[in-house]
Amino acid sequence: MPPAKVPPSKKKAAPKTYRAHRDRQRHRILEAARLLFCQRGIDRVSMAEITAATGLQPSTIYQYFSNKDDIVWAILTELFASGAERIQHRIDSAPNGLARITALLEFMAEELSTHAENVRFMAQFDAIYAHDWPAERLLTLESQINPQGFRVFRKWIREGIADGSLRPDLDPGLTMHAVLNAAIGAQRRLASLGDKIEVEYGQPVDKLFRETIRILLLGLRAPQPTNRRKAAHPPATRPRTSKRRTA
Amino acid sequence: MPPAKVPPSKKKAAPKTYRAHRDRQRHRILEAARLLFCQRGIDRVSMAEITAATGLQPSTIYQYFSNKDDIVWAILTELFASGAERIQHRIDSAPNGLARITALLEFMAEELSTHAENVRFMAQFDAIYAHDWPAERLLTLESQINPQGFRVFRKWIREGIADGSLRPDLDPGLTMHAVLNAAIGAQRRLASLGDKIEVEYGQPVDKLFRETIRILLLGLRAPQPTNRRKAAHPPATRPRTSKRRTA
DNA sequence: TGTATTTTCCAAATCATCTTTTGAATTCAA
DNA sequence: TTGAATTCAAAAGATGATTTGGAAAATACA
Repeated sequence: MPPAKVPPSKKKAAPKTYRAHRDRQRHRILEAARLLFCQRGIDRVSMAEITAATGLQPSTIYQYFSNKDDIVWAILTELFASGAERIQHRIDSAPNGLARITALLEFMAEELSTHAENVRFMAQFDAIYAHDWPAERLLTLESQINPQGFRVFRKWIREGIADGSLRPDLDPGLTMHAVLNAAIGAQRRLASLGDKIEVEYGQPVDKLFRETIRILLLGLRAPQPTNRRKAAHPPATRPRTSKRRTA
Repeated sequence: MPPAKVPPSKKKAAPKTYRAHRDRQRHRILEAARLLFCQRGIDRVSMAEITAATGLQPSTIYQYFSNKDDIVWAILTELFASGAERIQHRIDSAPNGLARITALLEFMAEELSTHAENVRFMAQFDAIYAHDWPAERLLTLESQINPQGFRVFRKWIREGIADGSLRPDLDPGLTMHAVLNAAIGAQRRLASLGDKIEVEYGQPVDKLFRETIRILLLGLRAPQPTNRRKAAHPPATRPRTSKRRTA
């Protein structure tokens, strides 16, 4: 494919101010980079390729980002921000602890179905970058989802135990993070392997992930009295994740 | 650090045959590469670095491997082979389906504790390579663990359902792979993030993973009659994974 | 409107690094 | 000693990241 340079006249229609134009350019670069990163892998993409994909010159890119890590960081920040935004109201509107956990996991399932490439980007980040970057930088990202980081989730577990929907023998902090890490790990692995999964496991990706959620929640849920409805608050404890068999 | 060349006289003691020497060299190269890959990330390591680490010249390495992918593949093959060897007898000696599953997960926990770097290598492979490599190549690897691939695991679930240790409503193929993928994903994520986990989650890595196993198995296990011992075969159904609180 | 100033952009070059090859020298077995 | 296998030093050729200096465009201001 020829380099497909943008003819110099066909810029953007109306750059009212320098500032607005700069924001648009920055966004354009990030979009091109994100696409390439998701397609070919973060470490496989060179500055020259990003350059070519945007139609800009290398030197121009350096006016916006000082190196590739900067770009990776910016993309990650945007992904977290947009994710946080989309999930926030769901969690807020969930009635209790178990429902909030369920809502979070369900959101992850949808992300996997609808934005698998972004999830794959995250997987690459975890595997390649996370180990080397300072912990504070990572915490900065998480604080976008919630100012207190993941610590809130512990509260959900406590709530769930209190209202009888979760097993009483759970250690709130430990359990929540174990479950979260398992869900995230499963989600990102599925995204990374992509359609190889169907060859390897013989199951469609999203079906597998929803089953994972189901098992995890089964493990969390308080044991129900065998076939006798004795519990006082059952309606909220039934998560609506088990679309298995229909999808 | 200076290149640390090996003085040409101090070769290996007794290169009896060309063949033996060649095997030793090959192994030496793989060891050096594996170390570098685990430390700095597969895509961050150059041939030149492997060269320097082995004390050989670039041209010599090319007599053994035709490119970096070849080295990656060889390391992966060795890791799978050694893993398969170490786990095989455990699985074989497990009395029933649930025990076999437990043994497998327990093995993964130990790998995470004792060979975290290797797990991290696998994580990188999943995130970077697996997506691009042909599926048959990946299946070749798995067949080292078991000639039938992961399909055997389905049988374990069936066994577990039959002997009453697992929930009767599980879909054997779906469930098993969902659980496996979750465990592998969790394990590799923990290995990738390493000590960042303690900052992020406030829990030591192996404790988190063992809790993950516990939750997953709780989700699989058949619901016990509430507080009344009615089940005929409970001893095998109690996994010995919950060392939490002691470690 | 027209000119000065600021900002953005490009073409090309620089400097670093990496992969792979070449041909000669060395080591080993017989 | 001979021939095969192995290694090395050096270089070729490619690709990479980043910088430089000036041209072009957008804005500000008279």
